Amino acid sequence: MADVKSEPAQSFLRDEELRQAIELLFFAYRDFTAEPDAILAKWKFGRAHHRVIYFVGRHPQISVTELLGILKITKQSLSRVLGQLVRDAYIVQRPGLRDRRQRLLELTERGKELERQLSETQRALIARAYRAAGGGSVEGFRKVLLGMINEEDRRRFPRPLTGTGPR
Amino acid sequence: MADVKSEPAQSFLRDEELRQAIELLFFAYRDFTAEPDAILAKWKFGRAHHRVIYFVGRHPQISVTELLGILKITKQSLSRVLGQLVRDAYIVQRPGLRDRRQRLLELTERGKELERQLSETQRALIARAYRAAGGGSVEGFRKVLLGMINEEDRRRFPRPLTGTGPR
DNA sequence: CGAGATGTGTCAATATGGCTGACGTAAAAT
DNA sequence: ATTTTACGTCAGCCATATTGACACATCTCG
Repeated sequence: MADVKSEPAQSFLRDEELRQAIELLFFAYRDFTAEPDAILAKWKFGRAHHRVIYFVGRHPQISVTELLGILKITKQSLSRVLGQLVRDAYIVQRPGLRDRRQRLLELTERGKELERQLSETQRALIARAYRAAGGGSVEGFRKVLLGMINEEDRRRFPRPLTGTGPR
Repeated sequence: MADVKSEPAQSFLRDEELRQAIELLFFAYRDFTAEPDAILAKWKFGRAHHRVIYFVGRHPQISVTELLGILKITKQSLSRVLGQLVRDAYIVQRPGLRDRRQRLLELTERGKELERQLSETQRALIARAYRAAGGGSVEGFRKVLLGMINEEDRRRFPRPLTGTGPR
């Protein structure tokens, strides 16, 4: 139970506001993934492949363990998807120099091309939304999403804005 | 095409900014669904059940076709999940009055209880993020997400804010 | 009234992407 | 030398999605 009666208007508005956020996230995420999903279908790949390609592209030389940490899936789940991408030459693996047990992952040219194609649709979608919302909104968007992310992964996102470091 | 070389710094920053958004969405959505997923697992349900329960709770008397329109899945996919929820008495179906072909959906008390439990964790997560980000950020968050949603579904979200009223 | 469109359910087949548990091997760390 | 770590793999299970076809009741419209 727990509502309406006990705290009349204030909690009702609050609940409504929060539910709107739930729905915004649902619809936005659904549309956010729709285009890449369609592209991937042509290659007989799925969303899981996209995630792997994206993060390998983002972090060249990433180790399998690190990638598992980002995706939060099991080794076996990753293995099937990663195996396909390696076999089809979208990703290459090579032993780490410091630690030769590692298989460091990197996109091939082919992989980069697919990555570009996939993320382009998403970047365009976000760019459009950013433009429509106006510059002031972007900061709020980032802050709220950041607040939804667990402490640990939050550290992946540097300072207040895209600016700071050299890089 | 289109990068780095042609427009040196500006497009680089822009790309970086957009990629951050991609990742924010990925991590936030992942964490956003983690808790409900864990709860659902106890009931042997999955995320699909959550979506159905949520939207039926949100739109009592919704028809199957309308629900399909929201979820953007096929009738067959919905049917299995919905069938379970009806069999287990989380949802009741009854013929529409105006159109008796329709099976209008509604949560039972049991369904409402589960809905409350599931969405509570999400509302709490968002409330925390809203608080941390500050009131000014919420508007931006909403605007950007809204801009990512297709024209049609965007209409589901009424006015600028939850508080055309007092508050 | 009758024909067609609509809302819903269902059957069969298939694919994807998660999971657990167990085991193996190479290399690093202690 | 032993233990731990990084990675791979096998086998099996389950949830969720797909397409295509068909059936039935009911509504709508000429």
